[in-house]
Amino acid sequence: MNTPSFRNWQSVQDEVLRRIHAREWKPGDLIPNEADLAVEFGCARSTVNRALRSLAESGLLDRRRKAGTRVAAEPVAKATLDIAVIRQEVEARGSTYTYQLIGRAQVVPPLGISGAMQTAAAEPLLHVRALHLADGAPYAIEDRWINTGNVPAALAEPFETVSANEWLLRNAPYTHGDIAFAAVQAQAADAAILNVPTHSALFAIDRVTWDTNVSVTKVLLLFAPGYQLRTRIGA
Amino acid sequence: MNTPSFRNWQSVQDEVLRRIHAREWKPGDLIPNEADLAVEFGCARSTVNRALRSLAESGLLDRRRKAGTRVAAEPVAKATLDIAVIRQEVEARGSTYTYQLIGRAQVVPPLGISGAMQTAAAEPLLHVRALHLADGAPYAIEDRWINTGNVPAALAEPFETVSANEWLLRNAPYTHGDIAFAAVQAQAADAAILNVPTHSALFAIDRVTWDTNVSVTKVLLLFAPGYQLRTRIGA
DNA sequence: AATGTTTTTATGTGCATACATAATAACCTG
DNA sequence: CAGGTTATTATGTATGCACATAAAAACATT
Repeated sequence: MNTPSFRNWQSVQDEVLRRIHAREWKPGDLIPNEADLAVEFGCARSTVNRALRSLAESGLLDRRRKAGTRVAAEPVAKATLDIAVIRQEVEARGSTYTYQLIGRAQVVPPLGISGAMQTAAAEPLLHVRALHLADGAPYAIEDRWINTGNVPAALAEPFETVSANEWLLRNAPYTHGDIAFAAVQAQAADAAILNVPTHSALFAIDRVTWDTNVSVTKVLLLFAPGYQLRTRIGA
Repeated sequence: MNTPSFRNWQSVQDEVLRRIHAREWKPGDLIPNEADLAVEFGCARSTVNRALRSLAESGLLDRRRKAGTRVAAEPVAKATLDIAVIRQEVEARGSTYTYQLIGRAQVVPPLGISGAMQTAAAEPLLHVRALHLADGAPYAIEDRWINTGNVPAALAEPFETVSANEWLLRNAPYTHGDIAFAAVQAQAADAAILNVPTHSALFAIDRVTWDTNVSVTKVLLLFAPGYQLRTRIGA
């Protein structure tokens, strides 16, 4: 039996996937170590390492030093969502994007906001509300709070033609963010803006971004009914 | 000016992040090539490659052969969602997980289902409906279609104690899947099962999984109001 | 000037080797 | 035998080198 040789890491990965898939290596099983696989596949250990590392990143393998590599018992599918600027998202659908500012004011936020952004309760923040439209139809409401203590330049920006969504991306870098996706019922005010019945089911994205350890902005995006966030899973 | 040396790829990555963040390299800018950076950082090119490749994967850099590496003009934040088995998700919250089968039948599916699963319109599929509970309270409805042409073993499984969610994971491998997240209004039947008012806003996950090019299963998960899917973004 | 061909260049990858690190297993020692 | 120490081992990563590949730029040809 001649062992075919796997010259590149992708073909090694494909072979490993095939074995997992064919149940030659079952969930929970310990698989041979890198050195042995390298010999078997006729390639360098680093090539095997690249293939296995990549599979571990996608959740299909569990790897631990000394303990070895095993097939994940309960593979956690990892779905990667691309969170783009709304304009980009609309244009990617082939629709024409427009934007309307609803309101802009510097005010002391509700406790829920200052709490989530870890700002002092009495500190005023810049509150911006806007509507994003696709082909003239309401697409999403943006309800945003900006930490002007951290991004003072925002005070000079009217957000009348450029959305806060885009302006911040260009002018306020962040290191990380927390995102939550949920379904909420449309309240009267938002329903009126989106031109849908009250209590319609809206897809909501709530996001807080941080610069190291201080908050940059918190935004609640409410999408018009019918909105879907799509992606693909699989190694 | 002594150049500090960056010995490992993570510190190289940190330094690159710092420069992007400090606007030394602005969005859209072309950054020095790997060889030059390697000299500057006092490490091997492969170390720089590892750092930059990883940043490119997370969407912060755009790399093209010959054209070089540039800072993404409109960084697309990539959020990675872990899609686990519902039991695991419930237990991770510290709640007790239980499961109830609602119905199980082999029937010819609506056209929307056979269309999405690319099965013949007249081919009967296994339809399984079930309820997942957390601490005795309805957590999510699972409405699933299984392609028995591809997974005949499912016909012998009653799904009375083991959910299709888990059984399939163990017995029906897949290569990839399509997922969509949306907000939907609860219809009367589902509202009754979840014990919530009709037209409540429900978080919905619609997923079709495939084994190479034939469908394995299609599932619609409807989560009780209040459900949030959370994750974190950032390089 | 439009079109096709060749050169150049930056990234992409493979390999052999070496050492680092984490975690288990084996070995003490009281 | 409990508890702590040491050895072992599989993964993790750095390095220098080589060659592959994609794509832009330069060049040549009509």
